[in-house]
Amino acid sequence: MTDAYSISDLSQEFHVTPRTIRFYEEKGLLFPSRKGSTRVFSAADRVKLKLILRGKKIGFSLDESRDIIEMYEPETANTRQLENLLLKIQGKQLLLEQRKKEINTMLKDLKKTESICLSALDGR
Amino acid sequence: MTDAYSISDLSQEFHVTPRTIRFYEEKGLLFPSRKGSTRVFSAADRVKLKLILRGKKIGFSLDESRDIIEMYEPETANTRQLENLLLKIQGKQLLLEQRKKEINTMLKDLKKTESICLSALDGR
DNA sequence: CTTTAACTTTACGTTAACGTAAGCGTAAGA
DNA sequence: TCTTACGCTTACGTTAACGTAAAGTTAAAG
Repeated sequence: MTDAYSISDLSQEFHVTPRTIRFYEEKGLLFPSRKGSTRVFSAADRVKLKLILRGKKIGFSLDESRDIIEMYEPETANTRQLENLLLKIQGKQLLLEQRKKEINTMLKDLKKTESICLSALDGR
Repeated sequence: MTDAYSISDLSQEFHVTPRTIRFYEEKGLLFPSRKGSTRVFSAADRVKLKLILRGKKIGFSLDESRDIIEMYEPETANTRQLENLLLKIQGKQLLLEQRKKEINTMLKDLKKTESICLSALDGR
């Protein structure tokens, strides 16, 4: 009750268009409640949106982000489901570590080229 | 001369279709020479392809990957161009560091959820 | 000599992730 | 009361990154 956001609130805070937010709802990533026909977003929705946008920055598709989001809702604490979730979480962790490695490799390469540039410039 | 690859050589090595490789050429990312009408790829082409695919994994568009690739060819060592290149390289480095941070944040969150899961499972 | 395999070009199809425009409702301020 | 702002739905458009199919060439193998 205390945390309610309009679509333009979120749109402005995260620098995305309302259309984008509606699209995420359409795709089952956000579930705002309604006041009449107007969407009302909760704090949880806000967090989810943040997760989605963070995911985008590191190359996740919306489907992948949906997976991530679902990992934050251990809702029905069924044992089998929990174990399943755990496996998915660990899988994502591996994937993320892998991407970090790719980034590091790329950074290393760039630094090499950078120093070559610097040497070349050093000799005027 | 010593390093020549056919389109299927590269396609098999990197697990992409020939179409993908032709597409990258079409988009100005690869420049194979020709023997008749058949594409002949050099070691440099192979490296570029590797860079492109690495870029994809961390969420780069082909345009961004093209930028990266061009950073590895300090060709015309004009001073102004070198300084320009240097700036671009440093810009990309910042971007990559940024993405690493996003990944770390996401990893942290996942580990938190993981431990919650583990505690929940611990109590059977 | 013909079939098979790998290569080519041309061109239309597809999916994801939105953009954009039309047309309508509602509420608040001049 | 009018218009300005914000919201809604419906629906077609767009870009990136290929997929896929058609139709033809060329070299090796049976």
